[in-house]
Amino acid sequence: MTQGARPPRRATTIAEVARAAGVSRQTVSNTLNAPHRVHPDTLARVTTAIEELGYRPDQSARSLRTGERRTIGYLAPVDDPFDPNPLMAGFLEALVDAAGAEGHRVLLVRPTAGDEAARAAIDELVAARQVDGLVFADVLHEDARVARAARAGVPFAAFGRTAPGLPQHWVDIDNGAAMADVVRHLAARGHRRVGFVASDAEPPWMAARREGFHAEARRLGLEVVQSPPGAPGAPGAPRVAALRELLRGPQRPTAVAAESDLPALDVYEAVRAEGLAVGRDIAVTGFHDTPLCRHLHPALTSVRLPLRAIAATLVRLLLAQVRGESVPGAGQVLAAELVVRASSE
Amino acid sequence: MTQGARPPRRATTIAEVARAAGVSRQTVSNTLNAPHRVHPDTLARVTTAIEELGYRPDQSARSLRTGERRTIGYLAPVDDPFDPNPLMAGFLEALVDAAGAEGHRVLLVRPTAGDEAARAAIDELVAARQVDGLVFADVLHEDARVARAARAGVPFAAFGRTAPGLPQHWVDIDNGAAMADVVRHLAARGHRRVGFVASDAEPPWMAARREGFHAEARRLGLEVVQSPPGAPGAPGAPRVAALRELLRGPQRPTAVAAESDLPALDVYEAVRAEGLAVGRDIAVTGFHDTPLCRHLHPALTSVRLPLRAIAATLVRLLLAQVRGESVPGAGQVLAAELVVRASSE
DNA sequence: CTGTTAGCGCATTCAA
DNA sequence: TTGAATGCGCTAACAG
Repeated sequence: MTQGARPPRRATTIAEVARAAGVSRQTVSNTLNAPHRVHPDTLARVTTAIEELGYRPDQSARSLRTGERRTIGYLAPVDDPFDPNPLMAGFLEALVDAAGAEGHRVLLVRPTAGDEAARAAIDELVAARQVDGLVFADVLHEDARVARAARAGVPFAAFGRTAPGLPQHWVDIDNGAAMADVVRHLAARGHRRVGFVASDAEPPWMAARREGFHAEARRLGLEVVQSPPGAPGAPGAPRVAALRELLRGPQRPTAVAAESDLPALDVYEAVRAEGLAVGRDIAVTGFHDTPLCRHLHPALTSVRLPLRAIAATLVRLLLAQVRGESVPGAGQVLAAELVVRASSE
Repeated sequence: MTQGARPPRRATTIAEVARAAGVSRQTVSNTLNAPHRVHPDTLARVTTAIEELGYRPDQSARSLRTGERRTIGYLAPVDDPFDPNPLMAGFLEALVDAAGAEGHRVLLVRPTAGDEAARAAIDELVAARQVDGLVFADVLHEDARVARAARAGVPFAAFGRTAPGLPQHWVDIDNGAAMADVVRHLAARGHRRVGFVASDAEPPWMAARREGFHAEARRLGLEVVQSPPGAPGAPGAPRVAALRELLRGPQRPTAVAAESDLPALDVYEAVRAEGLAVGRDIAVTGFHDTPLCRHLHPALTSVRLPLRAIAATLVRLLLAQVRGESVPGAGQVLAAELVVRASSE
């Protein structure tokens, strides 16, 4: 059995609506774009015709005429497929919703790995005039995407801090303050000796988390246990081994904060392997509040990022530039929220 | 400090390229769209001019003229934010790549919950002629989105089987065969008594997995342990309790297959709580092969979905309709791949 | 308040 | 092989 494509029926045009309502095309256009300039009676008649015919302006024609695309380009970060950024799915959802609230669609672009591919993708989007502006996520201090967008004069907004010297159109969370919240929470539960688990890689946000952890611990007079050689170290078995050594030693921490949710799994494993119980003997916390947290036993305390607020701010920042409004020159820092669960009660 | 938006410099048009190359606009157009109709020398001259000026055709103008949008609309499934579909992020990445390989972008749309919102979103996209076709994911047997797209005559392709009576433009994995693979793997490891953990909800793919599991177990003469009341049941503590009861009973299975990766966490917990070891005493398997699998201790055996093949097939199916080619009338079933890890070795 | 005119940038006729 | 005209559907400017 074979099915031919059903030819989509030709869409209604503005001329057909105008004829049906007995007005000119311009009046139909005004009805949609400047209703205050149309007589109420006419407005009603045209509106009725629009609804009856199911008319919607052709976005391509409108874009060609006005220059506005009503579309935001999102350059997906090129994740390591073996360790995807755990919050990108949620962030993208929030971005689409925020853009939709402002009447904009989101066009998804995924360059292959490497700065050159990202630059080409940006040039392509800009030259073909497919978007009004760009949103980047996972932006680090020096970022080829940001530099290229700035050079091309395209409006953009970044989730993550840009380098000085570039336009500061970014939003980020306060990683340091979030880790300080974690430390205060642990201190309030009576913990006096605490540990911090991070990867060897040290992006700026990781450094901020580490620093926030140490600073707040110092302020509260907590002892921060130094990781033994090999820990935090590589994830998986090596890290578990290092953590077990730490737990067996004389300086055993009563609480361990992980820089993210997945590494907390290594902590769970080390604690159990030492015959201890997470939550009862050793408190554990994560970061990002992925769905995993609620499914773990015990459920994992974590830091929830305000993804909807981040997305809304990015869209606002971006559209202000698109509209030619002046834009505050400094990045915006948003607070994250600690979600306490059984792993640290 | 305040930064005004830098006005994006006017993009190069076809006329400017024509002037620079000393030819007419049509020749430039031909250079791009029908190079075989242009004299080699002219071609080279025009191509050089295009590169020097960084010219790319304005996509809106081209769309208006040709009717082609070169854009695929993706209606994101409205996930339960507390239990998002674990493979949607990976699927979307694969879809963007597959579309890009065919010269198409992906426009992301996220209707609010409910069939009515989905229908409105589809009508909007179609009426405003923003996309050439639609891709749906998480499609169940009766799906309002598919029905609407079919009625509107928009080309579409679905990840998940559609109801009979509708166009069968879908791709799905063979859930039953995948679970049969799991059973065969367990049998090969010497397991004779096996259990299956699923949610109470019973979407078609869940039923297929259950059925595939039971059928293959029967065929191989394995004993399938009946879940006690309350299990599989609700996730979390209730399910763990039911599983522990099962493990304590006389019919203790030596292997348990979960319908997805996250539920496998409940199995891990139950096994440990009974003083047993996952992998050594009880084999456990998941489904979806999320990043979680590699981070668990022990790493979780799981079923990996061929997301790239699924996405490529969907795009091919969709674009065939867009181009008016005849399309095979039956859905396509793809095989998944078992990834064996320490949890079932 | 409404209608007329013009042109956004491109690809597709047709004519040379 | 190349060039000149036409119009896709829409909205901004102007005229009435």
